[in-house]
Amino acid sequence: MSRYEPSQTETKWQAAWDDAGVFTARRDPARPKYYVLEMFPYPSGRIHMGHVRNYTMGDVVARYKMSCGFSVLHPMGWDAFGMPAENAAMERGGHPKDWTYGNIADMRDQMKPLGLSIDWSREFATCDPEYYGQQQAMFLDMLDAGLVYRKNAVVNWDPVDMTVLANEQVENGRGWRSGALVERKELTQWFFKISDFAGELLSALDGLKDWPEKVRLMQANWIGQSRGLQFSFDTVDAPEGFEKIEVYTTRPDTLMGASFVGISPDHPLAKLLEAQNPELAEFLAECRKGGTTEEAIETAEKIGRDTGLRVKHPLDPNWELPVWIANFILMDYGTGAIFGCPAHDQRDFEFATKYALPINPVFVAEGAEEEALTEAFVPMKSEKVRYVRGFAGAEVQTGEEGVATAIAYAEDKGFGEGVTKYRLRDWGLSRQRYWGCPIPVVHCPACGVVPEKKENLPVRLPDDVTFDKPGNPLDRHPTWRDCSCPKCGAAAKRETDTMDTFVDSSWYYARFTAPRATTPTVAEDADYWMNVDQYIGGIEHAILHLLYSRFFARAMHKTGHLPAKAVEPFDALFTQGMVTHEIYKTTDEKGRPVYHLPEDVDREAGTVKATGETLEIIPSAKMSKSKKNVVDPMNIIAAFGADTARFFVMSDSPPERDVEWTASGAEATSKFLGRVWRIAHEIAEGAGGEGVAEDAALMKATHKAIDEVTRSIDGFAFNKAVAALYTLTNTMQKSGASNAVKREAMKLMAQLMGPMVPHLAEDIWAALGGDGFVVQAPWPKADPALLVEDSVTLPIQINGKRRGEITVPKDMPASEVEKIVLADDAVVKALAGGQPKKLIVVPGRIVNVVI
RNA sequence: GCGGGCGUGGCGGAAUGGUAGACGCAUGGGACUUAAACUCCCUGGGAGGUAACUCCAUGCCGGUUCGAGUCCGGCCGCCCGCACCA
Repeated sequence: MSRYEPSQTETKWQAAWDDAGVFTARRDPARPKYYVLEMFPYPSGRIHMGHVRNYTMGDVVARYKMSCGFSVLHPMGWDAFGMPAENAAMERGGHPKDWTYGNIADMRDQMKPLGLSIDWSREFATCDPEYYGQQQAMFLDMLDAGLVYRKNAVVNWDPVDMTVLANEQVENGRGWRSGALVERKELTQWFFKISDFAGELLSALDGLKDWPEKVRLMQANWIGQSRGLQFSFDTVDAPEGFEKIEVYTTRPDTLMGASFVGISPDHPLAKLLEAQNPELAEFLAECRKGGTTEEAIETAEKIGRDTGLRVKHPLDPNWELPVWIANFILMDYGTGAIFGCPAHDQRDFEFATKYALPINPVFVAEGAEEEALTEAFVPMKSEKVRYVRGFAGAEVQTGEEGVATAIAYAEDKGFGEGVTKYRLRDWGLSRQRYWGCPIPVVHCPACGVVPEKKENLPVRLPDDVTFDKPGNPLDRHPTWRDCSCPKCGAAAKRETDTMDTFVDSSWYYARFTAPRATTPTVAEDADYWMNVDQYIGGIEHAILHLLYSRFFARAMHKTGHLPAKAVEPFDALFTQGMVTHEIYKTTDEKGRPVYHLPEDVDREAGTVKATGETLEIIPSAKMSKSKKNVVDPMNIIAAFGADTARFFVMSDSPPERDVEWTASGAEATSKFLGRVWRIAHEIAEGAGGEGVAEDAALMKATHKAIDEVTRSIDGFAFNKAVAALYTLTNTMQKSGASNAVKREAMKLMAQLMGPMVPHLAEDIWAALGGDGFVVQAPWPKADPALLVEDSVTLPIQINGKRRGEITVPKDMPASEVEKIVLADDAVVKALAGGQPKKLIVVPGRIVNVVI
């Protein structure tokens, strides 16, 4: 008998599916629809194992749902704008467009051999003018609806290259190319008003029942709702316009522990003082060093300066507090000003200690006495404490009660107001870069900022640009900027900022429902296909991409581009883990690390093949090119076929966890698939025994597998589905069942394997005389009668330790079980004539005798 | 620094609060073969014991429970995110 030949079989079935148009999505009102979407890839040029895993998971779901009778939409596209294309143009010359479309062609060629059930007729790239032009149209609608505005915001500024840097281009506070110390600089930029939706984006999380709890938690914390007090300190002899400093606090109950007022380096008052005071100006310049990330700001050394200004305490006009500028206070959060209570905030405590500011406890633990603190006392808000410097409410109350009574007190006395605030900031979408969607507005000397006319869309990126110097090529293009004002017709200048690529990925799921339409969406298509029933992607997108998409769907609904039901675009979310691999490292003579590709090392000997150097083997880490711990899926497909690659990434690791790629694992998978093929062909050639009991046993095992595989796919536990298929294969191989029953069992198994190894499954299905494509055959149903077991084995525990077992009829009453247990040798021996203290019988599960 | 998650044999992992280690890999032994490859069978956490069996074991420490890998508290380590990487 011949062997299984994936290279021939796989191309054969892919061509057959194509010819039959099996994966073309059709709006079919007669059938329920199912929209499965994996996060679309960035066209880096090569697919990696993470892609294979991501798209195989989606494919398993898509094919399974197809078999279950759904009209399935399973599209693919490219998140094609972004920095790497510009970097490539800078490093190697060429145009970002050519680089990007070339990469897309390469990656498509690599993905097609995987045999994914994708409707390629819907493919698009976000850098297609047909796509970004529709995005510009929606931007104008959103501008019109008041969802977009301009304000100042800080960027990473490289003072040598005179250019804006992305956060990832800042390394240890320095620009990656120039090495210059990065500064924070303000620019006028475009923003989406996502903060208007903060409350709704938060409360709607409760409705996302099929999202991972951890993602909902992360988003909730990111939105960061807080209840607090907003009030003003009256200043003493302050500059005009700063008679008051407005602060926001979530702990108004600690007001009597205030020892200073802190303002952000970006606070208007700080800017005013900067102009008058060279010493403060120097300090503020110091504060502005470093990148803009919250991480950089939070981990930087906490520094401050006394402005010399004083404010009056709202509860005691004779009590004056100093006003400090502190680098850890964010202008974007609250009012950009706080009062510091060192006794009950660790950061304030460290600040106060450093600058010798007073530390006065407001409350102490219930039953404790006031004493000098060596660190901030920060009990849970739900814990009861005794207020020694309280001003509202009972002496002993919880922090929560303290906050509530303090707000009520402030409102009653009229010096403050209880407010709800969010940590979520508006979404800055301006990028000072070329390779993105142009923001379709015009700056007119007479009319100001004017939206481009819709009939002039798309505002296309010019092709004649160079990347020989840093900065935005649109900015220095000789003619592209020049235009006439859409309103008055006078000479005007185009906006040269482009959009954040998160905008592109915030609505692509909607575009897939009508990818060629001349409007952003088409009502009937959006209505039929939305929402995405199952969205699959990496956990690294838990916050930004998913939150922006949730906002954008709402904004699209407000501007008439999506139905109301689609404001939460993703019904179910699954976040998959990474594909990892060991890292092979040696060190060069200068002590620098040198990494080696898996194929260049002898894993057994622990050496580099070429040189014989001893390797340091670093356990599983995310595959990355720089660490060279990458396995190219194309090599695996060439060696073993796509089914092996697909089955391997579904095996072993639960999908939400990282999976370790091992060469031996891939080989074992390939052997297994070969074994299944062989068994199938033996059956096709008439193999089989004639035992009646074996027939029944095999059908029972097969239906158990149907049940397990079905439940596993439904529950995204593909590794368990794989395990069930291994078990069934072992049973089938050993079974002495008749050929007819074996044939039936193997056909059912081909159906169960189909979503994971579609080519092999089609081949087996055809060999055993199945009708049509296995992918279109109705999904088998487990016969409940074949799933029940008549008897059950119960372990007997004595004091929680397993000491024996009994086998009893499944539905034996507990009282009967007790009798058998008490007569059991191990139990009799342990009791030594005495009585058990307690006898626990968990029906069908376990028995525990407590002595 | 802040937010979230994870941690089980040599390895990947399984286990509605109920027999820890399903299924697989690697290892060791055997069959087939002139030999090898392929394939098939057996073995398979650690320690002790001829054996029946006993003890230890789910990152560490403590708690709840008849019973904890699972729940709670505290630590340690790793991973993801932190708003201009995508």
